[in-house]
Amino acid sequence: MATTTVPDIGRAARWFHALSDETRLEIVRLLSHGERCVCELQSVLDAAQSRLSFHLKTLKDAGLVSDRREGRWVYYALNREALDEIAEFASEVKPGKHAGSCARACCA
Amino acid sequence: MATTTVPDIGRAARWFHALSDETRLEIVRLLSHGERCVCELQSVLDAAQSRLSFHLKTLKDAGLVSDRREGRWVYYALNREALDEIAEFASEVKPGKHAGSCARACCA
DNA sequence: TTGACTCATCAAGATAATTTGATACGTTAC
DNA sequence: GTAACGTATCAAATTATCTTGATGAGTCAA
Repeated sequence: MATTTVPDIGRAARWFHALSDETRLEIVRLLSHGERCVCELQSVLDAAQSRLSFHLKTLKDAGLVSDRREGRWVYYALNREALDEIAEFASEVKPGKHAGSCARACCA
Repeated sequence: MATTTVPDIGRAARWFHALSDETRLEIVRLLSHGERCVCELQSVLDAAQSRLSFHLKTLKDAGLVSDRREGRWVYYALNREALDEIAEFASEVKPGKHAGSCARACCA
């Protein structure tokens, strides 16, 4: 069962930071079609290998992707749970959810 | 009608960047209870005024919040549409959505 | 074992984001 | 008017992030 309140702020900040870069969003978009090896991402994105590796590590550290080695290739895949939690965060935080229950407290 | 494909990458990156900071996430969390004036955010977050103003501007520039002046106070509120689109992005990109349709293309 | 291949890591430089303190602007009360 | 208040903006210093090129580590084939 997923957490139903707003998740740990630090964790959420790390997710969003991981998604705050266009290259990483492109990676995420590619991975949404299924797992991919680094070499394929590299050729599709036309990015230097070390640069790609840096971004993949960022995504991995944030828990958004996982990797799996197969021979000399490493395959990356999206983490469904993280994406779920992100979607949940967005709808959890949406105005209206708590509306009315908490009036403003100052500047009267 | 919301876009149903992955939205403009640059726009999404700006959203996520706006959400990638803990202070801004706290602001968002507070705003999820309803609109708030700067002074209240300031007292709750115990943040320097210019710092808060900077973060509010970041959120506003990303389209996540809007502001409204009332006398000498300025009230900030969350933008429902943006939050919707973010949630949509997260579920749109989730693995499984396209799974099967696109096999990997290299490293066979 | 050697060499080629895939990927990760490191160090250095370039760029961008954040914090702070000072100042400016609009509004209201006197 | 003037003063006080709430907020935004600016410049400077600090800190974090990104890119690049070089090197290292694991895997495979000959």
